Amino acid sequence: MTLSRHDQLTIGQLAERSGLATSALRYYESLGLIHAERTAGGQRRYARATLRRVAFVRAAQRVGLSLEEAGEALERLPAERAPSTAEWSGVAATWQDRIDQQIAELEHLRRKLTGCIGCGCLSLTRCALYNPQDRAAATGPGARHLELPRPEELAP
Amino acid sequence: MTLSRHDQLTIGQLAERSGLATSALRYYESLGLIHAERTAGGQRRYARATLRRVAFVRAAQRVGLSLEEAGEALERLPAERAPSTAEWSGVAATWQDRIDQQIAELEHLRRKLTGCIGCGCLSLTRCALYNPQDRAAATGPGARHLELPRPEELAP
DNA sequence: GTGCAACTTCAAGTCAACTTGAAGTCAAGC
DNA sequence: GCTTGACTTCAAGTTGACTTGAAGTTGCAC
Repeated sequence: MTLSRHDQLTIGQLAERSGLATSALRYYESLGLIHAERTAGGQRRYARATLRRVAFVRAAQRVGLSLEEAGEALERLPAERAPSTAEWSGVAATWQDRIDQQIAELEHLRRKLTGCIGCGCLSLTRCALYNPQDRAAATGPGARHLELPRPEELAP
Repeated sequence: MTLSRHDQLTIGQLAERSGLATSALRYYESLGLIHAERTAGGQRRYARATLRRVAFVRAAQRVGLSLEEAGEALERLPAERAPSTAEWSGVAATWQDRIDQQIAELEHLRRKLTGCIGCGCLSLTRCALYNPQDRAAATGPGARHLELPRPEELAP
């Protein structure tokens, strides 16, 4: 685990430190989320700040953003230095809203479920879990894992 | 919107009442989640109880279960009648745990984020959003949207 | 200068949960 | 009896976020 000179990271080192696979890092680069210098032989060398960008993307994913949305958010932050408090708090506030909404939806479902245990239900006439018409129609093709609010509802 | 005799539902009627596309219902059938009688001509006719099964699956998805896991849960409930309070409350309790864990994880992230706004951060040395080593390594191939606890950690 | 792990590219595969399309059949109202 | 919309099957496509594999190249330690 020797460091390259000028404290640049190889893709393997970045992978180890970020917890991502090297293939994932190359994929991120193909999406323009991160960027690497190249050695004379063509190997990637990452600036130390790249670790911050990767961490940002992972955090964004945990908030429910897609990689594309994470990239848009990254564009509003400086590429090579740490963001200022003002720059960061705008992004963070948006994320807070998202998290709050996700929590609210889960708590709603939790309340419903509690009621259902009480009523011994799944009877079509009374159970609150039925007729979730609020989010009935699908939002498009492809996998859709948790029915969380779509990001565009929260655009800043 | 006339009902077939014997109050059976066509796939179109079930789709309308459940909020799912007919293609999704056929897909569910291919997975063994629901079952249909057939007319002489080969068309599907669903028993009324199928609406309950579909609603159950949708609720399971909202709790974060995959269709396969929803199917396993369905196997522990009676196929053609409403479940008893005891039968249902076991399943519901498991779901409550899942929801609670999801909420807890989101609140954890929320707290971190609040701290980060205060510290004006994303500085590698201090930011709590960094080094989420707790869940660093990937859990497998394929899409992985929110890093929530895997269901097997909650098996009853 | 040699050995070998770590790197390179590129195309193709994976996964879940569906959707879409083609080409044909059924059921029910007039 | 005819029309028309709803149904049938089956194969293939879609989405996002990656992984896998093949075939070749680099970089560093000895």
